[in-house]
Amino acid sequence: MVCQYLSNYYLPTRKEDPRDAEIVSHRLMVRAGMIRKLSSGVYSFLPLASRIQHKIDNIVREEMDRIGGLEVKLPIIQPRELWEKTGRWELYGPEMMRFKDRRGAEYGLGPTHEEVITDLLSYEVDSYRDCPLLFYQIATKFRDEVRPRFGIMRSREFSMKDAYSFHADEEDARKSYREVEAAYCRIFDRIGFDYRKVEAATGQIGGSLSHEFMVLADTGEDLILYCDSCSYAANQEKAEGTVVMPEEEPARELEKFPTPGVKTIDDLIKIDSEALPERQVKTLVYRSGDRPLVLLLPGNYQLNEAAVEEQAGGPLSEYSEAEIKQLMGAYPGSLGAVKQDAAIKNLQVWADPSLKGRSNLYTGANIDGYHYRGVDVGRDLKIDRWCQLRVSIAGEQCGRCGNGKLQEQRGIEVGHIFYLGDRYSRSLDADITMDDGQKKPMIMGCYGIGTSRIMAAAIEQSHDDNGIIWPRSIAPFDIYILPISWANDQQRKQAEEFARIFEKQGYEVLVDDRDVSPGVKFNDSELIGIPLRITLGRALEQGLVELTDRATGSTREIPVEQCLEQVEVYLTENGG
RNA sequence: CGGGGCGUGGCUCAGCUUGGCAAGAGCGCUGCGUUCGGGACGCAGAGGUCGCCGGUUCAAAUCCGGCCGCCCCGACCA
Repeated sequence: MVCQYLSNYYLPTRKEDPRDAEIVSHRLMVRAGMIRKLSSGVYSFLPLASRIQHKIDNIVREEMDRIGGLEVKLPIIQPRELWEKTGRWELYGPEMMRFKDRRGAEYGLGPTHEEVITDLLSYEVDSYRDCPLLFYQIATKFRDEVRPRFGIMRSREFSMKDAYSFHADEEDARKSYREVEAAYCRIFDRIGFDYRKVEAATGQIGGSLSHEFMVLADTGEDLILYCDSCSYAANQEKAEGTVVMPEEEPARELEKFPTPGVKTIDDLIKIDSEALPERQVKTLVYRSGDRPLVLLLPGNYQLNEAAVEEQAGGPLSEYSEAEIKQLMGAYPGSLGAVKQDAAIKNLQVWADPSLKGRSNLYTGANIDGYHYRGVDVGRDLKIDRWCQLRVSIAGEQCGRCGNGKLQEQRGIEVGHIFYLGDRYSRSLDADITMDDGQKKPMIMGCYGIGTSRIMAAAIEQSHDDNGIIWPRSIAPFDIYILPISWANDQQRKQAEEFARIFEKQGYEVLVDDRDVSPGVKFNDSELIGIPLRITLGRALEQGLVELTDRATGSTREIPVEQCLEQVEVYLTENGG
């Protein structure tokens, strides 16, 4: 039960867009008096934003509790030694904020909590009988983002719900994964998002099975590819499609020819106009573990590093140009994997399936300033393994059903779930004793929701020229009571009366008792996006008030005595 | 990190090219009065080391050098 008078509140709304804000959610959050920037990617939440965040957190909490989640609170400060045990002190890189205490001991600010929770449970849980366990927290995280942007959407300090599950076997872990997945759907349904669950890459966290929850929005940073025929949908960095290649002409002879100064795909076209990008074999060399890996894909495609890392089972790193020269015999620009080249004989070569069976292609000769033409993939190239190396794009054939075409749509990642296996439990000795007396590491899953990002995503998805349109479920207040003149006795008394009644009915009410002109009140009520407005104006003398729906702008004049009833009808129809 | 842009009262900006009288506007803020159905009006006020440091000059918001901060575009992620 909440009844807030604006004269006792702090709502610093602004007429003008802030200079440094680009996307609509950022602009509106600043204008609506929700957030203020302290530093790049670091924001203060003012009272209005704080209320909304509580609403979001509570929905998340209820649904996590419903599937047996247990709320905990884990430390933000985490010692170096712990992260070294999983290898992530190195792997996580500069994204983790690091510092030393007065004794010189090193710490990181937690960007995520797999290490802490797994370490904790390694001491506490000894038996399979204790499993399964599902812990979660809603807490501040720190990631020194390469590029913070879009206000709270991608900030360095942010709020996230992270959850971790622990199991005696894989089957149980998968069951938990499905339960969390269902809980996430309930959460995003309740918030009222238009969202999509997609297959995802696992990145730094590791693991094999993973899905993301994407709020559909043109300003989203992620690209989703989905099939127009089956239910397949995936993040672009994970999506698998098939490229339909044109019929090849009969294969020509392999021929080496001089290409002085050619460094790029465009350069080669200038020398031979038939060397279109899709006819060139892009040859890349990366370090995978301690061995080189040669990667081949058509020149018109981007390398998908995440996919390669997943296949290789570890991160890729780049060689310097000098190292490449040593390995291949030529600098980047003239690299290739033609069988007869001595340099390639002892190297692992992986190729993208879109190259399979093709001929009359171009590739480097591993001699600076020379290329081959007439390359037949099967005949001429040394290929040890076929696997997808390219980033798939819209228009490819669906890799799942084979019938449909992949379509694209942008999304904002608000949730991500991972099946982890024993990646963390093994390195942190989180063993349990099984019923046969054997010890083995627990099987884990981890599950994140970007709770502060949800606020921004909701605005991206629901706003108009006048401001935010909150879905009822996360609106900071349900009803905005707007007396045209607080000095008018009748209006003031009626406003106070309404406030009492609605509060008693369990609604959250904001009363605009400020001594400002009506225009200011109307504009603010729309800017901050309260679902329902009750306006008390001159018609009150005839016993009439106005109900205005924020989403549609439609207004109805009704007698005072019907107001409670009408409000109930309206608010239950709209996600009550 | 590479590329681009910006930094002048609380906010949004003008002034800078071509150095010079006194650093401005709108909004916001304070006081008084008039208003009260869509960011009202009048009068009177407060508020700025022109991001920082150095240089050029008789003189720098303006020209030069360095640094810092912030935003946008690309390679990374809730």
